[in-house]
Amino acid sequence: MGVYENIKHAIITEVYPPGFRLTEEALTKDWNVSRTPIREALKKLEFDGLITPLKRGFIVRTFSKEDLQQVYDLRALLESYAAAQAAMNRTEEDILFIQEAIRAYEIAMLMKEKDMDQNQAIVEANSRFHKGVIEASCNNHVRDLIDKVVVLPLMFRSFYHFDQTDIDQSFQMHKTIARAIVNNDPDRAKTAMQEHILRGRDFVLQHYESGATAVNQTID
Amino acid sequence: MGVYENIKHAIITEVYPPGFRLTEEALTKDWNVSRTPIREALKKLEFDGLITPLKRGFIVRTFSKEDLQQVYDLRALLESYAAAQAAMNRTEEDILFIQEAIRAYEIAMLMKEKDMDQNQAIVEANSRFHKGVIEASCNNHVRDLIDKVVVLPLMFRSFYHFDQTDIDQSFQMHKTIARAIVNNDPDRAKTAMQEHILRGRDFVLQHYESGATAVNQTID
DNA sequence: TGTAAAGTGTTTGTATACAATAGATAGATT
DNA sequence: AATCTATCTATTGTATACAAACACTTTACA
Repeated sequence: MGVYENIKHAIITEVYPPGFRLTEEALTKDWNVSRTPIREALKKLEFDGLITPLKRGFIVRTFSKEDLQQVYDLRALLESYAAAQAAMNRTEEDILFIQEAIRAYEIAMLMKEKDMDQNQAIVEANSRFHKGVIEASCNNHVRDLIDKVVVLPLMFRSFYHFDQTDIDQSFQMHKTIARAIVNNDPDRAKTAMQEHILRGRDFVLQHYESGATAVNQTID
Repeated sequence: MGVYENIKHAIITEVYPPGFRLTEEALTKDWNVSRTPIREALKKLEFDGLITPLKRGFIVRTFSKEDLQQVYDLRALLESYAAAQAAMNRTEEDILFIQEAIRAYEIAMLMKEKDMDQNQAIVEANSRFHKGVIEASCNNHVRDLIDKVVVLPLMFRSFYHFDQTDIDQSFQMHKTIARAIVNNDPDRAKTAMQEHILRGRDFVLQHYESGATAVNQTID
């Protein structure tokens, strides 16, 4: 695994928490490589929107409530568009991939509840499903944009607050979306996906205050 | 002006034409800097989608007809969304900026027709208008996404094929969009912007074959 | 005591040398 | 003549040294 992936993982799992300052020199010591690859990784992370540039160095990005609102709304816009296209362009192979992701989610639901492993497995299955839909849309440009608007740290944390009902509701939505895509029904795929993501948005916003210290840490 | 801006400009103006191979070493000679800043510039240009990575080095990006279709459709989706938000969130300052862009366009229309300077001035005024709308939407995330989906080289070239009617039609649309934003009419702002950009799309697609050698150069 | 200037240490920007790797070329073997 | 392999060359990856820029602290002076 490269330095970029390592640092990214450290940010997502809050080894480097929001607001944490990152300097090239310090990172060379953490990861035992020279400044050159560190610089490159930082540039990529900046592009990902995972870190915020300062006059010197970076800090791990923090998100305001307004940021979350805007990011989720855009994700709803783009992914519902992708879902509609998927309903028109999907191949048999795409359908298989999506159904496999649904199965993985189903299996993850059977794991020991509220366990870290279950969380990990659900996050993984969920992202497989969304990836499958985007792939089926057959539009690389929309894929790239969605990548830019999906905020990994938030995804990771939000699922951890899901209770059994939330998990199941999300699962049902996946099945509805998949059905619409299989049936070549772009309108339904679109609205279902939009609803699915806006529910995610409301959930995250609702839990924003409780986890605020982690998400909304500001620089003093 | 930095190396990044220089190379970017060279790509937009086709000093480095589509398909042209860019190696770090060669670029150090063209711009008289060491490989370090060149590497950084290339990474940024890759993020911008202006160059395509190869196993070694890069080539200046080429766009297929399908690419153009997808990119313009996404731009229509995002900018019409931004226009709707602008109609809700715009300040008096935003309105002034947008009207100023419209005035600049008007002035550019009076210049000597089909001149390179006129082209430049219209491209400039047009991008000021769109920037104004996006700014008025008061949503930095949507701005970043649109930046990623607006393809500079194409903008530059497409205006050069505009005749007087096209230029005027585009101007009228700007006024319609601006009016809707001033009147706090999000629906109208949205549909007008969508229509405006889809017309741009159709125009570019229509002229795709004629300029195909420049745009669609492939690697042999 | 407050303010500005100078100095000091930290951090990034740039150049460059060397290592690693992929691609091309030429030679050997069938 | 075709193909496989070894070697050579072009190009990128990485480390590191030095220069420049900036933030912070201390000191001089009002």
